[in-house]
Amino acid sequence: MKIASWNVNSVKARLPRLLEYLKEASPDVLCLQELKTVDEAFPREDVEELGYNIETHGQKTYNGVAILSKHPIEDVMRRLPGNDDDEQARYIEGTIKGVRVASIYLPNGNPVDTEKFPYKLSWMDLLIKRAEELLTWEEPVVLAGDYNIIPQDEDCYDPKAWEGDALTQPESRNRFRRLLNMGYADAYRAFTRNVNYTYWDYQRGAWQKDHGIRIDHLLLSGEATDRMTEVGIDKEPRGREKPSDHTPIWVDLDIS
DNA sequence: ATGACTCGCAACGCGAGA
Repeated sequence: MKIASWNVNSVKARLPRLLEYLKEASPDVLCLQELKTVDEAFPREDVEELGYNIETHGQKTYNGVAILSKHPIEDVMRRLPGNDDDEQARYIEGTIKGVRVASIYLPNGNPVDTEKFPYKLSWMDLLIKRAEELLTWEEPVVLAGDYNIIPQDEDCYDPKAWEGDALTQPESRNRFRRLLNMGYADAYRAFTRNVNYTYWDYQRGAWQKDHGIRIDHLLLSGEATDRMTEVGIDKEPRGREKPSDHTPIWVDLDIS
């Protein structure tokens, strides 16, 4: 079962890219981030025509996450527990063929000297709590999404350029590492030493110069890691016309 | 040239993204 994650930076602006990715890569599950639209305006028919079920958690203008799946999506949960009053749509979770899958759009947190940074850290604390709960289920879990975290210096083209940024702050990295230490595997880093990025800025020719960063991650519980057969980053979508600034990352799990 | 961004919006410049 192929599970992918992609920050599309507006599902409406990216609809041609999204549809061609679903046709070409044909993932069983695709977690989307940054829909930038309300649930009612999600282009459901186009996606359903390709054989996908859809669960969204959108909002106007900003954020918004979704899970697309060829198989039924059960027991859907929107928002992180403890975040009931938060109007920012950044989390959705559901079960697909016994695999608990979350689509995550973690707050960026910049600039760090504003309230945005503590918001990021407290959001991560709630994610850590939820991730701990999910481990007690003793089932395959895939926490997929845009974490807005550069885990290590090797995950960006120029560590100096990112000093002082919310994506590399010790407080952000330490919380990401707590997810790993409790038992989740960073699927890409755990299974390849390749240097590869998932995001390239629209500005300054970042894509052409490969000035990227690795901030989209698939975190797998032990039960999911045991079933993992392949992991990859699909770079093609980033090089196309009117692309997202992110590109999809995916894993293949051996699920009967 | 050493380089040039892209979304959404009761828009026509601004906030946000990373």
